[in-house]
Amino acid sequence: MMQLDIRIKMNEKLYLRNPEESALGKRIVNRGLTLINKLGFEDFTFKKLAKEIDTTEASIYRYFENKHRLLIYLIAWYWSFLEYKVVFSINNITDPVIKLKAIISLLVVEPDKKMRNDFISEWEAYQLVKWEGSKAYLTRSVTRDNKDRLFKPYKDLCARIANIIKECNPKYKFPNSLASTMLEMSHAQKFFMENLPSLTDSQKIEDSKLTLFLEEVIFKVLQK
Amino acid sequence: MMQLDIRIKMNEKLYLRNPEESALGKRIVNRGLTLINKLGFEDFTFKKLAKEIDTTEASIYRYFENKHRLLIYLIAWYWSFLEYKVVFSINNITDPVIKLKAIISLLVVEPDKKMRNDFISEWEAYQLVKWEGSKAYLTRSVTRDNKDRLFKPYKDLCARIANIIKECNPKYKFPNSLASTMLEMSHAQKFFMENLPSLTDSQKIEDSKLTLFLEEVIFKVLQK
DNA sequence: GTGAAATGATAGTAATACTATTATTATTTT
DNA sequence: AAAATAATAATAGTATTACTATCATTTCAC
Repeated sequence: MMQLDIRIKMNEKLYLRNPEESALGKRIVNRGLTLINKLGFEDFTFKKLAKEIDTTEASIYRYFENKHRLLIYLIAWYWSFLEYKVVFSINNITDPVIKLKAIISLLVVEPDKKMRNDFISEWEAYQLVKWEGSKAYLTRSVTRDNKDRLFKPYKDLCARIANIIKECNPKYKFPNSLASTMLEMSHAQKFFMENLPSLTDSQKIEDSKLTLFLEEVIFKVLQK
Repeated sequence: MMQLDIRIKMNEKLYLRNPEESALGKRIVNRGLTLINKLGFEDFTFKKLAKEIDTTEASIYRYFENKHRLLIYLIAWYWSFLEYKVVFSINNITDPVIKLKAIISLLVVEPDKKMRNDFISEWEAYQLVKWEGSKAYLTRSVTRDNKDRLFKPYKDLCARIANIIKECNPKYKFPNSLASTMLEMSHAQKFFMENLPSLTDSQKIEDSKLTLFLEEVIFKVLQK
């Protein structure tokens, strides 16, 4: 797949000051992602990040209200970016089955570690979603955050996949649930493979098996 | 289903002092569960719990190393308890399809709010798993915690379901992944229904739809 | 070159996540 | 019933977290 040079428009409620508009902001996002991945979200603090990028805690707080908002920002970026990739990769494909296969492949195959898109590393964002993705919404502030449309990128992607599912089988009753299952499971099963392998059927970490598993689930369910 | 009066044997690594063996220990677990559900895990602290049950922080720390261990304890209890319910409810059933349907129903239908089993409220444990379940393993200490067998109850249940899946279709290649998908999705979809409904296909919160969705996924996948 | 905006430096607060010490109760043993 | 033991309460203390506030300095836009 060719390199996409995409600028993703982020929801303004995600930040206090747009991090894309300054060198410091970009460093906060970029290195913040790296540091969350390194320490885990629980142990990550703005103070540690400040030290890492040689600035002050107070400066970071001018960009993001708190570390949870930074997390949502990064995860929203990932889902937006993935939607672009999806749109791009299914362009010109008419068969919805092939479209879904292309999407599954985008979900399962880890992005190239070296590739740097925009100011965020796609590979790092993928790791983040795998490890911390559900922490974005598993909080008491879901409803509020949802009203602020912070989860819009995820919901948009889900809706897009649901539409392709409907193309496959217009009579299928649960296209949205199947789409969210697909999104959730690709990351969860990957996490299990790598960390709790007895919950899966892959001794070795094999994307091919996960792909097969997901394809089977989706297409058997959609069989008429 | 008749009331089960079960005593669940908990892994000793989950606690420093067995909370079942004292009145204070039971209060920590019991009211801790309530308080986590009330505040959300992030805002829950041992200090707040101490105030709630009229004891001191230090006393709680004698039972649990930290709040994450208490979370794992509660979640492990839930999965162990659910396995008992599963074993009980599929007893005397020979048809694996009926067995799986029974399990799906146990996963989807919320337990009775009033019923108090042992010293832990089953309904509250169910809410906890729905909101905080994945936080038990989505940490940098997964591998360590897994070595200490803290996730054994979850893995045991998954393995048991996988075996029934194999009974249904001995040739199916991914029984464990399908089982963990079933466990994860029943709670995730419920959470979505209640908090991010556009990710699902239920406007109203309907267990019947979720049941149908899950049954369809499982049985279509297992069709020969 | 001036003014505005962004950043840095520094400080401070309340809460969190613990650990330690000693005193006081309960419980068990003899 | 007294002594020994164990559990809990009371209290204090530390380092870190999650912020907020103030003011000086640098950078940038016009």
